[in-house]
Amino acid sequence: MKTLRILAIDDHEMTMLGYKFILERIVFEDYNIIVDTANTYEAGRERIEESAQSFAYDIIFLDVQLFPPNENQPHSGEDLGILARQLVPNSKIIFMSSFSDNYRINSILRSVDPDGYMVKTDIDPKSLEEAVKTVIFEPPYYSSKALSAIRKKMANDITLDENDKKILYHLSIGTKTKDIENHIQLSSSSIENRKRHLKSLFGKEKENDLALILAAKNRGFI
Amino acid sequence: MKTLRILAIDDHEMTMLGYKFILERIVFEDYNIIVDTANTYEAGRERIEESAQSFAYDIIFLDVQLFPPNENQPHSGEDLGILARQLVPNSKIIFMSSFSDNYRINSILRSVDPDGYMVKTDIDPKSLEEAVKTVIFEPPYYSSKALSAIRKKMANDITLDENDKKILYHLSIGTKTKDIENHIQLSSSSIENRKRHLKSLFGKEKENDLALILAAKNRGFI
DNA sequence: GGAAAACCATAAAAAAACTAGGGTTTTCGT
DNA sequence: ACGAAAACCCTAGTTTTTTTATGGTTTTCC
Repeated sequence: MKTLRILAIDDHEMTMLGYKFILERIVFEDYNIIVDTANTYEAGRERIEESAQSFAYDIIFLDVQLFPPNENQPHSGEDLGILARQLVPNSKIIFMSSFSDNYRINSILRSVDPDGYMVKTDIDPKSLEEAVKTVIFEPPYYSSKALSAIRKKMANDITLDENDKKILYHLSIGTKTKDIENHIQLSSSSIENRKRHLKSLFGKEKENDLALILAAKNRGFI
Repeated sequence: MKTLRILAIDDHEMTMLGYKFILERIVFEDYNIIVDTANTYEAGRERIEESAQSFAYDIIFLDVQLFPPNENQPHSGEDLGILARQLVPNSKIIFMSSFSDNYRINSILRSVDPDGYMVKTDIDPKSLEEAVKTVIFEPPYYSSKALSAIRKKMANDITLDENDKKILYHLSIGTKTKDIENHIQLSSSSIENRKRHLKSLFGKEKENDLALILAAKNRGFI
């Protein structure tokens, strides 16, 4: 009987117990599934570092939003994913996130390239089981809502550089245009130009920022 | 008892019969599944045009490679897909292709944005059934090998414009560099520059074209 | 061995992006 | 409804990036 080791990291204790319960009941060939858990960034990091020294987890489930207990600086699950990739490159990584936020999904798919990505509303015992099996045998596994985000992106002929994406992102979270220059290495003039350019790219010439944001959302950029 | 109408277009008569046989046996809620078939571009086009006038097919399965019988000019399944999208926008489209050719997949995902994409070696009764159900309820459905191609693309931080992609494509099919200028609106000098630039992007400075092509293949561009 | 193709380097020309500056319009708080 | 802040628009000069032509060197291949 072989053992399949899973680490689940989520800051909600109860949901994590739910995962543990479901995952350990999966019947999977001659595997015995064991789930370890962690519910803070720090605890998760420790587990991963430990595992790098001894056995490596087969799969790491990782919540996108993780807030460490006694700190202000919020470490994201994304950071932990990047770290895990370095420390334990052989472990499969599956991200879980509450919403199908395209900007975040796109960003994580590029920075971590996880073996799976599940939007939480897609998660149930059946999909969890499928995710585990798929990720082991023929990754990747993307849940339904993650797939529609990915589809939007792939169906796109517009290519934006990093600055364009950042501008869109900041606009979408309500950053004032004049404050964007604090986050991006560009003059205010350039940012205005780029906004105009973006609007024309998305066919929203002479329209307001809201129209631009909606169009960019529809195309899967934010 | 409702009816689910499917049109399958593939130039291999026998494989198409296989699809018909499998698809019509699918047990799917209270649907009765009926499969029409066509095995040339022309026949497929006619079926689609007819259906635009009366009922619309719920799903159209479409082979990527279609050669019409009495013509030299080969129409691709991609063209037919684009046509179908215009004529019967409500029909779900599922592409089937023999190999996981990234350039082709990327191109079709952009031009047609099909509701499904299956690489033929992934196709079996089970996956066909899953494709049908997924496409009806929560598209898209991408088969395993299609997903790994998509994953490569999404994990990429390199963005290429249309000319770069064309250059890579032509190199990959063996077009001589000096002949590429016939296909792209650029001077030979620019093409050389772009090739150099591409090689440096993919970390293959001073290496030959083969190295570039392999790197681009690995990243899912061709 | 020799021609064709690929590669490299340079410099000039063209296109695109950035910036500063100033003005007009819209938005928003009070 | 007012005034200030922000957003928007436009111009012109600068910088950066791309394109192009040209001429030479190396590699490939019959």
